[in-house]
Amino acid sequence: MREDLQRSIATILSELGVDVPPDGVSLERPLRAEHGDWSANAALMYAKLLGKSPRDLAGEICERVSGSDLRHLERVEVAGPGFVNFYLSIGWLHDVLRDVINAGEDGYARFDFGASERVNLEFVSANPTGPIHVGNGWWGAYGDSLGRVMARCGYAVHREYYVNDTGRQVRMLGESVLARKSGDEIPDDGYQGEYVTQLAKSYSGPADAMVAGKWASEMILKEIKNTLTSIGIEYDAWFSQASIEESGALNETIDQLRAQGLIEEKDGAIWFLSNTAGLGDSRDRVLIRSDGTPTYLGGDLAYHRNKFLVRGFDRVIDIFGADHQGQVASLKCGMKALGVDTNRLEILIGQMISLMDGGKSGKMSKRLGNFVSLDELIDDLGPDAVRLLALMGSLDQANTLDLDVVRSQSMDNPVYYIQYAYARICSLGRVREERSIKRMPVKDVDLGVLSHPRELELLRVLETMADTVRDACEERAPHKITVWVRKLAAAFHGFYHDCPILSQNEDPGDFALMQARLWLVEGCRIAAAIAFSLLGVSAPERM
RNA sequence: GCCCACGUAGCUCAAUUGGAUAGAGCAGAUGACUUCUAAUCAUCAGGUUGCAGGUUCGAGUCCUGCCGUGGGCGCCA
Repeated sequence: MREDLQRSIATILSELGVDVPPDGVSLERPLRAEHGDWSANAALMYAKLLGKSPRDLAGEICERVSGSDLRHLERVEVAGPGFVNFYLSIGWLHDVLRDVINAGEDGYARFDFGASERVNLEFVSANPTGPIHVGNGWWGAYGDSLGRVMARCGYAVHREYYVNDTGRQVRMLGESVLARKSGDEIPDDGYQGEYVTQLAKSYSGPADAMVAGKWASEMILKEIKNTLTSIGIEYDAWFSQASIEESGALNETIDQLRAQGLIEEKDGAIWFLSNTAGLGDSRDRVLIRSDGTPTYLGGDLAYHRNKFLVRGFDRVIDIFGADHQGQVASLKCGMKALGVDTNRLEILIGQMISLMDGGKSGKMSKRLGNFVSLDELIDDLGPDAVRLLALMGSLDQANTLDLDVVRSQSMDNPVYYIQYAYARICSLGRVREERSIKRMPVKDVDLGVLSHPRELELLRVLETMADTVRDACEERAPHKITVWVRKLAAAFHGFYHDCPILSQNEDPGDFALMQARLWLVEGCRIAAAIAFSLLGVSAPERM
């Protein structure tokens, strides 16, 4: 329907001499019902170009569209400063429901505009020096969900966790474990959390900080995997930083940069002239220290070069916490210097999640061990609630999580609201079976009897689903699915409350209405199931 | 000091990427179960979108300057 209207407007505009952009004219769903089902602002956009007043142009468009025989189109009006508003018969909504049912859970709101583009999606990548914290879970849920959404839109998504399994922090971890084991003081930069003590108890290897550190980080990584798995976050690859450094990839990267005169040795260290050479960085960066060990940036450049140039991904999306945003400029400079189109490197920055516990907010530190781990939160709230909470807002909104509020609300959490809608749908199915009520094939059912305000409201929400999935993908904003599914649940609960579905009356009219409502319910079930799967939230059949 | 974000109802967050009268949930007030699950529904109340300018038919959204908050400015990661 949308496409029909867009095409129709585009044709009229081009007849009037406007170069219509390839992605079509803009068409929106007005917020207010009296502004129609669809609204076009083309007259406002092109009036100046054509030397006409917006309202005159709108009138002209209006007249020409009215003359066409678009399906479901009831009337067209000019409104406000020059909007063209389209009013449709409710039949178009019934068509939407039929589409949902025919396409089903697998096919509806599925796209192929991703065109199998190979996307490397990196997220979380927290150092395995301790349990992951709530912020990691937030960005993890976001990244995982984004991957699901992009996969549904036709991208070939490869999810990756970059494991920092080498370097100074691993050594510090090892020293901390050894200190706990021997009863010594933990070093100043060491890790003081309780988990270090636990690790020390079961460590039986040599008293070598690097060996102990590697062992400990492997143990911790296992726990991290368990934690992430428990909220439905899965990876295709756990990519080892050590493997990058050992493979010589860093040297290849440096050679490639050196060939362009972007490398300089100074004070025994190897520098990337990301600022001096005019690449736009705020300063030059060390890639290899004077002691011969690579810096984090050195490894990360080699890693990203590997993603683009060795493994040949078409697109790389990284989700970093705000505490890593200092890395962004350097990484982009590096990729540009290596010949990568930096439009293909998207770095999304997740703002920090601050926690309030017992009415006070404290700074969390992995080093001091005084942070709330993701595990604890999952134990408190359950995996679904954590996932949904994490996907409530956008990535660039700094979140405050008041643990007291979240805990006290746990029985009144948004997740139950949407899952309850699903459980009610499933319950209807069970009752229908019990009462031996048949559901006729949808092709034999007249959906046109759905005209109750609650039914129409619900259909209107269903109608926006496919666009919501597409927007969530294009804007890298999976939380839009959350916003949408809450609307769906609200519309469903209202419908359920006001419209009896399993009428026991044998009157033929009621039977027809019951059949149509049963299919409306099924359409909601399909849509909710899709949304839940994109969000990584379970769809309980009873609660 | 410089760089990057963010600032929307008492609280937590949305807002069709520039659209028409800024929306939900929680918290507050009041009502609705003898029916398919009340973990629900309905009504009320709550706002100068941090402040001041600018751009245009139109700004929470874009530009400039302040103010506030967070993050970054290592041969840490």
